[in-house]
Amino acid sequence: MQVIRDAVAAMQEQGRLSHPEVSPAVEALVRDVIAQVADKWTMLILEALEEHGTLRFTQIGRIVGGISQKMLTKTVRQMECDGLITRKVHPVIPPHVDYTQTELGRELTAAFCGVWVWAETYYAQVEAARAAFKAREGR
Amino acid sequence: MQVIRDAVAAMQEQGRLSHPEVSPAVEALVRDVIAQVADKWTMLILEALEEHGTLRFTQIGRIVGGISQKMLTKTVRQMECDGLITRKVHPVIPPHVDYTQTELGRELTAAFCGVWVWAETYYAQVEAARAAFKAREGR
DNA sequence: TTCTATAGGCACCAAAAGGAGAGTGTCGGA
DNA sequence: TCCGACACTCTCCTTTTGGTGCCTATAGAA
Repeated sequence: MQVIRDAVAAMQEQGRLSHPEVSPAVEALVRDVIAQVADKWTMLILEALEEHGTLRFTQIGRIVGGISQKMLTKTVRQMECDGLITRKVHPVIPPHVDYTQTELGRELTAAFCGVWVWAETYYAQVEAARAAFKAREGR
Repeated sequence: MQVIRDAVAAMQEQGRLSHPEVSPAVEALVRDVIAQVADKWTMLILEALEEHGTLRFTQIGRIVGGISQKMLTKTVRQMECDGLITRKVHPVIPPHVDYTQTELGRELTAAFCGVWVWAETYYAQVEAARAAFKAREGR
């Protein structure tokens, strides 16, 4: 993440941002936001919430699968910080915490949906391209 | 990346993939493909090619900004492998290599466009959410 | 003659990501 | 009475990521 910030800073200095029509500050933020949300766990968690509605901590972990507690905690914190989800703590024992998509989160899920569709549409072509590449480079 | 493959394998065993209607193998591939293409440099390079058309190695580096030669090489290789771009080597000295988006790459760029638009539309809200979060957690 | 541009490869090293496992506090069940 | 559930946090350790600098070949410029 720091790398991106540095890169953006360098680009601002040198005045060669790719969208000269928008302000450099906006570009920087957009890149930063994209770098955050493009995270693989973020997308998987967002999708889990989209499909199942409000979920609890361990439910998300089970649905997403293969995520460690540490990463799950870290990712949901980041998502809460970015306003993609809300975190509701019920002060009972044992603890009970609910996670829900915000409107912002739903919009992002919808936007990212195009990439899911792309992947589902073209994964076979990607596979074929990989096989062809391997064959080319192999010999 | 290996993590994802492991996670997918674990999920296949336990039969709790999020899209039961599609085959587990397809799901695995889709996740794998998304994990690859959601890479930040991939997206920036794709965007550079979308805006400027065919580019040479160092041109991409300059336009993207802040990327090391090593990462640039690695990323374009991966993209070529996945069939997102074509790499044309002109056997001259000094070397001359052209990179161009394939149809697959253009489709992905278009799909990812939604996320760019989302970021440009809502970055201010994300900023606000972050500030609010910081204020909440600060005290 | 020496320098530069081009598109990398290779080796070394620092930093970050991320996994495993233990600890926490309390309540309800066996 | 001891265990497990929940939603974490913390520490230790390994793996991965990514940066830097040095190397290549040769044509043309200075």
